[in-house]
Amino acid sequence: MQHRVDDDRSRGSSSIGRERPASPSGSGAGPDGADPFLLRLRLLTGLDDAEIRAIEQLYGTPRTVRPRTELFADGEEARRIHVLLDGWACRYRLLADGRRQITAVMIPGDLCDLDALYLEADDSAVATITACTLAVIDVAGLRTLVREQPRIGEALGWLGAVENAILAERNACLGRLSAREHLAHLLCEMMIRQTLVGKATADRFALPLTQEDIADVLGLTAVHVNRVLQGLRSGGLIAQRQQWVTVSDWLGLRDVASFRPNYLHLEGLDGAGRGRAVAPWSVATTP
Amino acid sequence: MQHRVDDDRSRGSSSIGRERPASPSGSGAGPDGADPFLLRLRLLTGLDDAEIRAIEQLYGTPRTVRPRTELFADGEEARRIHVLLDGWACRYRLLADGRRQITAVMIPGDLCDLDALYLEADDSAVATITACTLAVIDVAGLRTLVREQPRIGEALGWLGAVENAILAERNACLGRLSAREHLAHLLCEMMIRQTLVGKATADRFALPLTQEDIADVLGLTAVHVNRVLQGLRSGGLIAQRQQWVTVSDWLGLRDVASFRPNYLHLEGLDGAGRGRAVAPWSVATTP
DNA sequence: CGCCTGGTTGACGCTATTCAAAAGTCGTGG
DNA sequence: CCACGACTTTTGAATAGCGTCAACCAGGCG
Repeated sequence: MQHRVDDDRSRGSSSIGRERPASPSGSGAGPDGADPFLLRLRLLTGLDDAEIRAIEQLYGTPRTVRPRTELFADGEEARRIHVLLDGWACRYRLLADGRRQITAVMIPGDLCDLDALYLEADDSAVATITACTLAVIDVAGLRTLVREQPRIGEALGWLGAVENAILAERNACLGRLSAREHLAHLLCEMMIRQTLVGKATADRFALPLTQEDIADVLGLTAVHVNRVLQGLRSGGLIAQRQQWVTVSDWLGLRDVASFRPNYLHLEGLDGAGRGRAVAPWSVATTP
Repeated sequence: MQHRVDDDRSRGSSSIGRERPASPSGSGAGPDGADPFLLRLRLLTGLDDAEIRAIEQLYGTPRTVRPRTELFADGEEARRIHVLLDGWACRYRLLADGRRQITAVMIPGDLCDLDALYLEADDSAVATITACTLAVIDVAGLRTLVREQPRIGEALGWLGAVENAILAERNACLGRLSAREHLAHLLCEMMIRQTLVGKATADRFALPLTQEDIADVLGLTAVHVNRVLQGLRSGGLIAQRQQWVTVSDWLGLRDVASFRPNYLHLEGLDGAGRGRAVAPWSVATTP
């Protein structure tokens, strides 16, 4: 029961998995050389540099994890919080009979398990999709920091509230959208989120999810995801090559999903952001 | 554009709606005479009496709202947080074409809009189902309280994390359960939550949701909910009379849903609770 | 007494699932 | 370099679950 660093139990030992090349327009960890989580905190919450640094000082030695590996499978590691610095991961629930529902897709800058700050028992699992590098924060340390600096607690509360809004949105999608609508919605969301961390160009982003992963996000089967993807492709809305998705018709895709990015709560950005171009989703609505 | 106190815009003005009698085993606001929200905080978070009282002192004059009424339809009232003291309400998202997804069913002791503490924009609406009485808390006041007493902030973070877990669970249900499984799951959850606030007997609780409401929780149509309900009834799992649901076969219902109450995060209770009998869901698992 | 909301029923159609198998893709080992 | 093995994607046909439409019933309230 030692702590392990890098093993791979979810697939055969030969599944190193295909990696995709580094980000299209970034050089690794994120813009400005800062890590994407702290950058996001600074852009979207009111935290100042000193507060950001205080959080950074809680970082333990980063951990790199192979693709398709479950994080903290042994419940004991719940005493840590993981910041996803690079790669893709997902949070999911597994039913007794093997059915899986992915409840969150995580990309650089996301917290994997904020709930560990407040809850004892962990009711969902987290696994990597690609190779990932994670910063590890000790829960006890973060708790005392929050106690000393309530503004940091507020920022974490904000993060939690946004996670909440995203979950509620996906709830609505799962319950009320058709497969086509829902898939388009997912693609819109990933396009925006990838852009925000500097990992997308104006119309392309990497999507390392398999069709089975997508199915587990959308509550469908992989077979049906395949067919619906073909529908979007043949409609000229997207194109795919390997793991890259090209959004050929953003407005069309957005309309299929009736996508509105409110629930992502990006209202700290307003086109200013960093030096990047104004996001495509901020263009005027269709007539 | 004055603030109104009690109007009813979502239905015709003649829809006072049928009220159900007071709680089966309680005398109104909740046990101990305390309100169910503060009681829940005391039982499940580590807050002491002084901290609970500090929260209570933020309560403004309570508001009573008629059934089927939208709360704070005008976005400006987001500067307040609402504690549901009595009655049923729900949080939902409305799509452009009228489709509705209920993302949370709220009963006494629940917060209607914790997210208002952290977020500016509100992306979901809240409406009453029955007549409700709400305590109103000013956001600014709560923010300063949280800043002065970080333990209160932590308790609110805990509440948010539990909401999160509940949303994730419903995500999994929406995505991966059949209609029958999901409906059984909902009934299990409501049975437990009603019991916790002293509004259920050993095997019965009031369910003022219409079949259309249930459909909007489960992501189904009212017609199909009707048929699935009949399936549960004819299988001897439940019985219904008016708004009362009798769970005739708890273990059976639990097994249909594969229900496990982890996600409700009741791990502060352990049968001790108040003077109430040990909950039925804590009995041994089936062989 | 008649209306209105909510519950019930039936026939039919569509969406997504299931099962099965073929056709890439990529990494690995000979 | 080529061939093998494990995934992943793609395709087809048959099926099941749930939605749609429409009508009818039941109870509470004015």
